[in-house]
Amino acid sequence: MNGTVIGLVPDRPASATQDRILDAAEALFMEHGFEATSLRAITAAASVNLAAVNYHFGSKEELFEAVLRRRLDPMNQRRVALLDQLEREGGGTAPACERILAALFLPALELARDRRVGGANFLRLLGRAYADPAPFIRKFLSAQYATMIARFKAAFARALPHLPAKELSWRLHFIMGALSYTLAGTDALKLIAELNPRETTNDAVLLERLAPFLLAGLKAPLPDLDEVAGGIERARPRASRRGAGSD
Amino acid sequence: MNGTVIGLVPDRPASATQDRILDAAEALFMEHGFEATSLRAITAAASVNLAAVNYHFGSKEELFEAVLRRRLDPMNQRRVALLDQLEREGGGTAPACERILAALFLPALELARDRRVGGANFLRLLGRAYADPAPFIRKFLSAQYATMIARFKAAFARALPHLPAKELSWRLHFIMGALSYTLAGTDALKLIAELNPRETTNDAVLLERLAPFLLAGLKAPLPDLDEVAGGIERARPRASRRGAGSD
DNA sequence: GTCTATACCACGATAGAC
DNA sequence: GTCTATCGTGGTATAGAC
Repeated sequence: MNGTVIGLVPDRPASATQDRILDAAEALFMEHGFEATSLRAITAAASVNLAAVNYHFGSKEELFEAVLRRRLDPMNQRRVALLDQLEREGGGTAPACERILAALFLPALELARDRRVGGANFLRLLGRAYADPAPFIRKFLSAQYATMIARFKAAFARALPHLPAKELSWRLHFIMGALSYTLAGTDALKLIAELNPRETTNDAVLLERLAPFLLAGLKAPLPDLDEVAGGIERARPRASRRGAGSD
Repeated sequence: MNGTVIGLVPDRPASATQDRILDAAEALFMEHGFEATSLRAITAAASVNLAAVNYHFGSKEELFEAVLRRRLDPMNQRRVALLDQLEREGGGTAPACERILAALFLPALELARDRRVGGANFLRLLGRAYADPAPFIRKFLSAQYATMIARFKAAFARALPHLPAKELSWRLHFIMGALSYTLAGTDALKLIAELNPRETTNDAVLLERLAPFLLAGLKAPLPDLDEVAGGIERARPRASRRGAGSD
């Protein structure tokens, strides 16, 4: 019973209290967000004393980090492991973009499908955390992702040698943003797009639609910044800029 | 309340108190987020009494909605107006995707550039609101966006007649997500991608990079769900799945 | 109508008893 | 390790002043 629920070889149970707090906190954070979740609600759900959180984790913020870390660490390790495998299999040749993107998406997909674990809703919590202005969250996430993203950026750079490094940085940024945001999307937001809630709740379907969309953007030829931006300038002429038009 | 309810042309100041509260609240919400901003901080910054917020707006939540509405209403009206103009100019022919996307982006760009108004940081507040689980925010935003999105969806459908309606819904969802998320992105997040903070602070540059990226995804040929998803399936075989199919 | 002072309960955090 | 008591601060409601 005390085998804990962690995905990665929980060599020590860490104490049943800690695990009960983590489980309760994860569920409540997912449902209401960080700020809107009270320690009193968490400790009540976990059937522990109010002071237990501060004793075991130090603060509400550190509890939040522990909740994220418990799922995030294994997921990002799996991403890097998949990328390693891809590069090993390919020998000297660079893996295709499709495969690299799959290595980025697959672990998120596995997490979304795993109902034993927090499951799909955890990704929504994660996506929300990305947009949070709280300094402690931003520091934590950038530290968590830094090395993983650097590895994938290098892999994409080899797969897309014609793409300038800066443009690749932008596109990777957009990809991570779209991935996180789409996973974090609320039902209300999905209804705006007139999507079937049954489908949009299925993160597997969602990722399988998102991946080709992002892949097209990633492989797109370098824009001369006149295609859309030009349209913008034309629509409202400001300052000095050339029309470059097909009008 | 005062006579000026609607967001159009505030013919009357609505009371200096209300405006001072709105300005102070907007600045603090942008900096710290909704939950982390206290009414006491807002009323102190606005030099009004604590109870003034509840008197003029009813609650902290309604104040937040008022803050969003003040910028959002004009922006979305401008979007629809640009789309109207586009369709009028084209006569019977459907406007190109580039133009439609520009009509969607331009008003956000104008808002980002306008320093008199809240400016760029407002878009970050807005992007964050999208990912917020609070029911009142979700209801508010879906109501605000419903009609605007429906108009753009119809326009895109005419520009992309080969694209099934459902696929278009997905792609529009991704576009709105990427737009909001990218605008809401924190500095820490951008640093992950090794981007120059000076550039990423410039929302104009950002949108001009994002638009071509999203345009490529929007115009991408229908995926047979074997390109990336296939990579996913191969990596973790699942139940059998049929081929192309869109509707 | 508009604004102020103030009271109320829930929150996060912590010191100290057990 | 765990619990109780308590402190400062949060959103909210209202009575009464202008």
